[in-house]
Amino acid sequence: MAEINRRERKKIFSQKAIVESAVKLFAQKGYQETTVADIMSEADLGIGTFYNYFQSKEDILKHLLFQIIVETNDKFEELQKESRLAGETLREMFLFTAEILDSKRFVLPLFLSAAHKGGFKEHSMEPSKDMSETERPASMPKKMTFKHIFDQIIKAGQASGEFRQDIPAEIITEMFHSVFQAASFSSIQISFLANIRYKLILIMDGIILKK
Amino acid sequence: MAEINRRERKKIFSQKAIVESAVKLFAQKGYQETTVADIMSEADLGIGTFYNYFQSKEDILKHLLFQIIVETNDKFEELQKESRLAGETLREMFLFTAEILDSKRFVLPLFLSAAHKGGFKEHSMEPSKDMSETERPASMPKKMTFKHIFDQIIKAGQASGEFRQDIPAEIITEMFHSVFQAASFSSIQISFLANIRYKLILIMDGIILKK
Amino acid sequence: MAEINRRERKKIFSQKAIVESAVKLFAQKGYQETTVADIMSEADLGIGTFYNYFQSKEDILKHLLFQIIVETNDKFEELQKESRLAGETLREMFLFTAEILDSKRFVLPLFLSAAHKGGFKEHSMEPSKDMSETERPASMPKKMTFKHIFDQIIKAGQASGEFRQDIPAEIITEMFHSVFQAASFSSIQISFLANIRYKLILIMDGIILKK
Amino acid sequence: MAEINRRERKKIFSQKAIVESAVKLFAQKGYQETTVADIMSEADLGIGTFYNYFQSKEDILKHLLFQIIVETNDKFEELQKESRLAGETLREMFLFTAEILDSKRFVLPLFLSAAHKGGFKEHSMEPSKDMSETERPASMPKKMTFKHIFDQIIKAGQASGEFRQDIPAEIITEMFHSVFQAASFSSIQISFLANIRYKLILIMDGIILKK
DNA sequence: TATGAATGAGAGTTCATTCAT
DNA sequence: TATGAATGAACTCTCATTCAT
Repeated sequence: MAEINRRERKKIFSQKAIVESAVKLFAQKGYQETTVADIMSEADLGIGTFYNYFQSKEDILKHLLFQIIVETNDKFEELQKESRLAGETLREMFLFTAEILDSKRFVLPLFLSAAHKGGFKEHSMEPSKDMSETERPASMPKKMTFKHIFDQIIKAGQASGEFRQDIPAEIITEMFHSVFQAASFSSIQISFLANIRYKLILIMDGIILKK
Repeated sequence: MAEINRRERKKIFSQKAIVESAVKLFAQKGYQETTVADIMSEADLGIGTFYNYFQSKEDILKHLLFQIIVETNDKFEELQKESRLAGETLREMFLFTAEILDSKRFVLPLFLSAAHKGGFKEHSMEPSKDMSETERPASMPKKMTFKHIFDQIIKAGQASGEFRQDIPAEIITEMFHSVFQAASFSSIQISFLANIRYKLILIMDGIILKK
Repeated sequence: MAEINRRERKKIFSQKAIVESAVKLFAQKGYQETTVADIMSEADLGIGTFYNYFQSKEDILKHLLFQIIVETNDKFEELQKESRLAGETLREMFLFTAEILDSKRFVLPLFLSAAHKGGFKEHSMEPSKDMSETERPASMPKKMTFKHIFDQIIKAGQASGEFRQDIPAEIITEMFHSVFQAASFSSIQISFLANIRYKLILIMDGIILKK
Repeated sequence: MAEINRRERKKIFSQKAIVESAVKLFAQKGYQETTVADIMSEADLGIGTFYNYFQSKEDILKHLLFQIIVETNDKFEELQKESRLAGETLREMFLFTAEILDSKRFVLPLFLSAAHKGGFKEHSMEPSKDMSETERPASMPKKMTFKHIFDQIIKAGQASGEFRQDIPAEIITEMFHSVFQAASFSSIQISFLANIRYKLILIMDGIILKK
């Protein structure tokens, strides 16, 4: 019925409002410093409503991180289908990831502090309840983390002789990773993407073997 | 008097115990998760005693960060006196900093989250009350932050033609900075310093101009 | 009309489903620990529907207690019609009550805590709205509580010389009452009814005058 | 020092104030209905202070129950030393227990509801932190619960031929137990102890074998 | 009549900070 | 200088109840 649809639409609207408020406030003040009350006040909804959509404050965080992982995996799958040089794939993937993180900069300190206190691990990420619209088809066996994706590309490049082999792929992956982090909190007066691009050049120059 | 000296020694002893406990616990559990009660219990002192030495929980953090800055500045001054190639200075400074951070890894997420929420800025750092023993002589004009130090070395290298000039010095500085961050939270099974050294090679290869 | 009948039947069906779910869950988890949402989920109905049948969560409890009182009164009336010795009536009534409570054990702690905090009193019990099908005919002057019923039987026994008279009837009534309570929470490995029967023997031996 | 003593005395005073307020309010309104804020307001102390003395709201309950068990065990030990008939011991123990419960009537519904939802068991009771003044010497091997104590007395009476043997000791124990419960919530206009005494007569008459 | 998303008062608990000793 | 009991604002989370559909 239209009535059911309307209700459903309203529900999705509320969920979206909550997520957007959370993203905004996490970005502005950080996760720890943002209270559930803050989020719901920003979303113009009652506090209790939060718990109709997410099980806990940590749950919405997981939701957000999971979303990012999903988007990244989609892009990676897409890039895999076209066959290119590892360098190109790496470049594309890097810039795509940069864009996502640019819009959700708050996640990085969370990844960091989570890693630090051994809290939720990047790979134990589960979708929160009621994520049907972003849920993966069962066909996709497992979500890959940033690390897995970049590792894979770099190893392919090393195997094909495109990239230097005297530095472990994991180390290079970590460098890309850290570039995102640094750029997220950069105080240099250039844009996030310009920042990222410079560093991309630097690392690429450091790893591509010229014949 | 001996009496006064004893008191003085005891005072310094307590302060040291507090700082060491704080460092230990911040490293173990993170800043947010460590309570003042935790610190003082570890230091085997009463809770109230904390506030004889630091104005607030945040204050001891500033103190720790300030200490790091002081040590770094000392090293930089020392390196300045010997005249070397920028590349060598950079390398030395980088490895020295790595060592300090290796022993105080907890500071990095704090720098990040602090930078993020616009809390205490790296350059607004003030010594906490009663720091006589670590305080700089008035002769030293200003403490330089990591950023300032690396910027200066890199700019010198660019000016002398040792380093490439098509990438802003600030960007390169940030890369070094981010290497520390990433290595602090690395899950790769190699030591912090080995990790750092690989990345140092990578960046150096990316910036040094070969003739 | 058939239409009205259907609606009527559906209405009764929903009410029954709610009551049964409530009984089941109250018995399983206790009253406090059972939420309205739990009940309606068990009944496979929407939360809001609950409030079409009961005014509040407490209301359904009153309803359940009222039902028990009604059943007990019916039995008592029936026993009154046959004329027997007080001892036999007491025995019958006791075992009948035991059976009811056996199936609704959760009510006893409620009686207790209700009595305790002076909440709804056993005798202020009112039928909840819309109880037409269980409602008593106006002809029945008043519902009698457990206490009234047992009191009456025991006083009759004392008057006829069957039971000892040196102990107030109310006290004996209370003993029967407490036997139910204790048996409800017994951790002894025998059945509720076996437990009850042993105690019946004990009390009967204590009150029946042998000539 | 006197100063330490004063502090210590004040601390004990606060603990006592909290415990007394809790007892009063639990008795008045029940455990569930009493909030920590209520208790501390009654005790004229800040809310946070509660958590300097007890780990949680449930903790103070355990503390109170533990106290009762300790007192009961002491009495039992004492009675054991004097050698009497089981009937006398039972009578003494019963009346002593009645007195304790008379002053802390609120505990019974708690025992009940705890038993019901399988929460803390009577025998898993642990002293709460900082109970030095009521703590048992290590010499006392184990606290016995009400049930254990009464069971032991009744079995002794059955073994010596004082009590009837056709009814399991556990059942008789439970009857005593239930008498406390019922008397705690009695609405009969006689005192708790008078109530108890009548029932004691009834049960004794039911179990003592007359030759 | 049936629904379930929205609500917000109120619960238990934490912890940086104060202050009388 | 050292102490630690006292504090209460602020937090996360629960749930009976409402109301627009």
